[in-house]
Parts: sequence; structure tokens; C-alpha cells
Amino acid sequence: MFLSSVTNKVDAKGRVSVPADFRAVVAGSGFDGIVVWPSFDGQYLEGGGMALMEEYQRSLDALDYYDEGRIALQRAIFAASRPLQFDTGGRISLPKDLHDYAGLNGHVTFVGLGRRFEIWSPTAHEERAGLMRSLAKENRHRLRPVPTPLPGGGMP
Amino acid sequence: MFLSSVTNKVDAKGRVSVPADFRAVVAGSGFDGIVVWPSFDGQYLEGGGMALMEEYQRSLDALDYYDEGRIALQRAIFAASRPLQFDTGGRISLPKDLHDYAGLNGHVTFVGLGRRFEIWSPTAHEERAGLMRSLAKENRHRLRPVPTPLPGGGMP
DNA sequence: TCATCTTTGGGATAGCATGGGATAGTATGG
DNA sequence: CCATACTATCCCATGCTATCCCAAAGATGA
Repeated sequence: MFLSSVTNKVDAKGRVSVPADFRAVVAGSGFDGIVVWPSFDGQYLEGGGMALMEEYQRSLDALDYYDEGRIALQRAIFAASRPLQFDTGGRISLPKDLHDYAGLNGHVTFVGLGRRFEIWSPTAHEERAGLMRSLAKENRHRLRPVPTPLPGGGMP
Repeated sequence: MFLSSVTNKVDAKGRVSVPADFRAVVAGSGFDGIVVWPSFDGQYLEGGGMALMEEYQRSLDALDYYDEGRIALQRAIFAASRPLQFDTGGRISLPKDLHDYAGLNGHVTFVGLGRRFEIWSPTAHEERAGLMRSLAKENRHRLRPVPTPLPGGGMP
């Protein structure tokens, strides 16, 4: 489970250390790395392990083959996402276009969101954080116990 | 799993490098290459590994031999598709008719869509990508948890 | 305070995309 | 049936980029 927020440095080669806690989450899933794509909600990136992609795949399989929405989601997620493998030091090298999309410059903030995580420019994230806190406060009554956990789990 | 989008060059002989990540997906499946056919949805090509063809075959086997739809799909996919073997450098040589069908000129974009991929003219793809993103945003609520993972999975 | 793990830096290396020439295979015409 | 021309495939070479590997600085917890 992706938890907490960590800010790391992007070096001259475009490499970033993925937080060790995050690496532990995706460890032993066949692919030693993460998958990252530009969010369609704003100027930041979203990411997760390969298992998350497979979950998305299954979810899309539940829709009609030629459903307009299904095709759009497939294109927006799979086509835009990059599998980024860890180097021996646990870093990924962030492609330049993704780097630019998120408006990064030298530093990135990894934000754990349970099943997936986000990658923000630290300044942009801080601006957003205040807004999110008040939104969370408004919605806190919606956080309540679930009778029985679903087998296999859900999605974000 | 086919992920991300890559743009490569078509040389004077009609050869294109298939992205290394895509080659890795189809590696070790008996046939060292990909299968490509013209999409019946637009001016672009669709493709996948030989394993995808076998999946289609199984899916069609579920229909009656003389089912009208079965025959039409067989024609559109199997008859129009070309097995294209990699050369030692991981390239395929794209037949001229397919090249023309997709309106390519010098450059092609490979678009990963999970189980299969598409081959577009870079300009045409870029035009399409923006539309797909907004459609995906509208439809994102439909991406939801599936209770039980289907064994074997489905089609594209 | 020390030991261990994580993050960061930089040089070396291997893999990838691409170009061009050589060779074999196929089709066409005599 | 043979000869020619064309095409497609193979093979090698090259510039570039991404990845690997090693090493040091920093952080964390005992």
C-alpha cells in the first residue's frame, strides 16, 4: 500500500529515487519498477505497480469491446503510460515529456494514495494540499466501516 | 502488456524498428515478429503478437461456423493480417499497401493498448489523442473494481 | 555514537534505432 | 529451360541514449 509523501531530487540525467517504501510495495510482482502516466485531471503524474495496470485491464474487459468510453480509457491510460524499471539503486529515469508535463524542476514529491500514487512538483503539491485538507474535512462523514471486504480488493 | 507510445522512422526500404518494449512482449511465443492488419475503424493499423491471433481464433470458435459475423470477422482480421518477422536489428519491413492505408510518410507511432497495439501516422495520432483524453476524463467513473478476476482474460 | 539503509553522483558499458552494402530468393521475359 | 532484373532479407557498422556499476554522502534507528 502506498503511504505518506516523500520529496526527492531529480539529477542531471533525469533520474529520481523512488521512495524505498514504495519500492517495497511493488516488489516481487514480476516487473521490478513502476508504471507512470500523465493525469487527465491536472498537471501531475499518476503511477502504480504493474499489478495496477492489470487491474485496469480487467476492469476494462468488463465493458463492451467497442464501447466508446472503453476505447478512450484504453488510449488515455495504456498509450500514455510508461513502464519505468528501477536501476540498481532503486531509481527510475523520468522521460523528459513526463517531467515537463508535471512542471517539475529538480525536485518531485511522491504522494501515496493507497492503491496508486501521484508525482507532483513540490510547490504545486503544497498549493493543492490545503485545498485537499478542507475537501477531506467536508467528506469525512463518508469514511465509514465496510461490512465485508471484497475478495481481491477494489481500485482507487 | 503493450504500454506507452513510441515514434520511429521508416527508412527508404520501408523498414521500421519495433520498440524494444513491444518486442519483449511478444518474445518467446514461437514466432519472432508481430502480426499487423488494417483497422476497420479508421486509417490506421492494428497489431499484436501471434498469441493475440490465437486468442481471436478461440474467441471466434465460440461462434457457429457459418455465422455471418464470424465469417466477416475472419475475413477482416485473418485474411487482411500479415505476419511480419523481425530482422536481426528488431525491425519489420512494412508492406507498401499497409503503409499507404495508414497514410504514413516517413514516421510511425506505435501505440500500446494493453493486449494489442496500433500503428498511426504521428500527426493523425496526435489529433486523436486530445479527443481521447477528454473522452476518457468523462468516462473515468466507469473504471471500477471487478469482483473476481476472469481467468485467462478477454479480448482487445 | 555507531551501524545500516537510502539517496545521490559520475564514469563505464551495453543496447537501441538507424543507415548502407551484400546476398539470396522470386518473378518476369525470352 | 535459362537468363535477367527486381525485391526482400541478412549482416555489419555507427551515433546516441539509457542503463549498469561502483562509491560517497546523508538519514535513520538502535
